[in-house]
Amino acid sequence: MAATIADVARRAGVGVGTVSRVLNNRPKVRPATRARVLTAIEELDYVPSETARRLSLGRTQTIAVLSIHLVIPSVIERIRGIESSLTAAGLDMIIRNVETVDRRAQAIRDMSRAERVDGAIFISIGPDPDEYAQIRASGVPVVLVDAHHPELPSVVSDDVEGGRIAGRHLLDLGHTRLGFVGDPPNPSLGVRSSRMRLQGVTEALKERGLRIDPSHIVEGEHSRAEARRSALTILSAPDPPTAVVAANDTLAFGVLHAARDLGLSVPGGLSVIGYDDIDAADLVGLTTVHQPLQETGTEAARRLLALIDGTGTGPSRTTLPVHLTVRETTGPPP
Amino acid sequence: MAATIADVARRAGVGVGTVSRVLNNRPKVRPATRARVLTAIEELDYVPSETARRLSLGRTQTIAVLSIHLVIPSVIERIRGIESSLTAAGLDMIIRNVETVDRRAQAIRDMSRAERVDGAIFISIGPDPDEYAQIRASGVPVVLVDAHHPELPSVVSDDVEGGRIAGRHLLDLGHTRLGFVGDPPNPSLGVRSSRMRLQGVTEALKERGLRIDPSHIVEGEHSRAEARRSALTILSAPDPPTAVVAANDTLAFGVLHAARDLGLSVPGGLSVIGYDDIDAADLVGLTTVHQPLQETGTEAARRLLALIDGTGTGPSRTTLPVHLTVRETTGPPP
DNA sequence: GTGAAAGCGCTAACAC
DNA sequence: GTGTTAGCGCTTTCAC
Repeated sequence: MAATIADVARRAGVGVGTVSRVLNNRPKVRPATRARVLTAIEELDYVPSETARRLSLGRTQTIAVLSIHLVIPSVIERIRGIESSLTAAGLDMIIRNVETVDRRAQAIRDMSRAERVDGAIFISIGPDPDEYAQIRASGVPVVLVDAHHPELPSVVSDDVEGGRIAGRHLLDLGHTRLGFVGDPPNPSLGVRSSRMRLQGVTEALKERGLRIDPSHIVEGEHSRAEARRSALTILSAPDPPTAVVAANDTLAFGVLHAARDLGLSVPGGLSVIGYDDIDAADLVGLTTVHQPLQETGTEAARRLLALIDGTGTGPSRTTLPVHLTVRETTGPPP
Repeated sequence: MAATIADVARRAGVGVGTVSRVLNNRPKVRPATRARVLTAIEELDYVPSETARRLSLGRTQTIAVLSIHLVIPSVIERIRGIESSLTAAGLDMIIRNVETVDRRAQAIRDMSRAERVDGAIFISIGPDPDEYAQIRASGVPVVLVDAHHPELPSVVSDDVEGGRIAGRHLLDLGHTRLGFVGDPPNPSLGVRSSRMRLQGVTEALKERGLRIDPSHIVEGEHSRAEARRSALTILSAPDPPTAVVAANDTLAFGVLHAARDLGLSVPGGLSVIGYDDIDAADLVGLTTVHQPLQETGTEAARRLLALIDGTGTGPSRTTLPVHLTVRETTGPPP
């Protein structure tokens, strides 16, 4: 059906080796010959088979992206960044949506053996020791995004600093009793950014000689509904916080919902600050800590490509800066 | 490095043909032999190379998803549906983010030639005659989602009915002057759902002997900012509508923004209804027409797989039902 | 039932 | 410079 390299060679009256050289822009081809080959390619509307190329090269030209729930807006933003870099570099990307620990183990196994991808990017997934051993044994380069591992390169944003920024902003407004709604402390999937953001908040308080009441900290599932319940708990307690820091915007929306349930005006009766600055944050006027989500994706792809072609540096962490985006959900305490 | 089929054959003391038969669960292998092969596979931790398999089979086991802007929430929901079906079927998916007509032509060309995918799903992209010719010539099966073509199978939801539902809801509340904010009438990328939804609204009005004032219809770019501007125009005019139907939730958010700009309370001063029921709609309490976004993806994947393995039916349209989700942005007219 | 061998379409090493 | 050829790791006849 489709033309092959042999067809082109025949038509141009050359060997397949020469066609291959032309195809790959290699030197040692006389201009006239090159031109003949190019013409033949044109005439036959020839396009090389990626599959054959891959088999011959022993490389798949494909990288795997392992990510937690494909619904999470921040994950999607990161993937967009990865996609653009990879497409520009001519690589394909396959996405594995990993919702459970089981699926994660499976995906890692597939990746390093069956699919034989040239590299992988993990989004918000920190491999456990077993998994790391498997990755290491397979030799597949891996870059982590929004996750940490001592032996693996990672691209993160400064979560502690982000927490600090959020905390300081509220303190500057006059708040002294802060609450925190975060992701699970020991998430099965091994992400720790929520805890690091909390740490930043704690540090900001400590700078002013304050501390966060442990009963004002709730860590639950990563969902708006769950965050709403969590927030209701701490806001209904005696002596509730006057401001709540959420570990991400999705949770912040849950907190806003809880405030509405309780008839608390925002920011009049309660200040709420999120984290990520996803699209919807702007929509509802949420004050939040902005992190460069897409950039973490492009940066991870850049590092992975370098690792694949051998020019990459070893394991090291790239930390991207964050900043505060003030909108309409924070103000002075009541 | 990794074990090959030859290694397995050697270890099991059989020929590669037999190993291949075992791998593919083909009959004509004595149970004892099969067991020996299975053991060898186990011992060598062997996994077949997908690439070699593809080259030999002449199939890529990959399908392409061509989609407009990967930012649009509804597009992402659809992709999630596709991803789950495809992964379950053991196929890979590559995503091509098509933002301009040029890129679209290029992507279609690549798809049918260079990448040699086994099939493709187009999201909100209707191929023009040239493109259709190319698709047809390539023989690559294609299924459309949220788009129409006389010769191509498609999965859509009932846009006209959805518009009708939105219109009736507002009429039932007592509104008589409706506005409409939609996507461009002649979108470069060929999607017509916005127009069909408008048609539904018009029909609902006609049922009650009413019509929509043409000056209350604005069609602009698919963005919140643009929708806000559009809405400001029609709401600032003399005798403005008391309710606005938006062709999708993103636009509805822009309309809500405009209402805030004008100091119009919602739904007290203005009713707003969206379309799609994306995640954020629930968030802000937007009344909207719910369409089964993920299901359109899974259904499209299902049909494509059937087409690929030859059991599929010819071009036909699958229409999925829609329904109204009433939240807090619609109410009686002022 | 099972083994041997011929592709699938490319790249790269090796002659000339 | 350029042609020839041996893989890459599978699947699939085709004998036996």
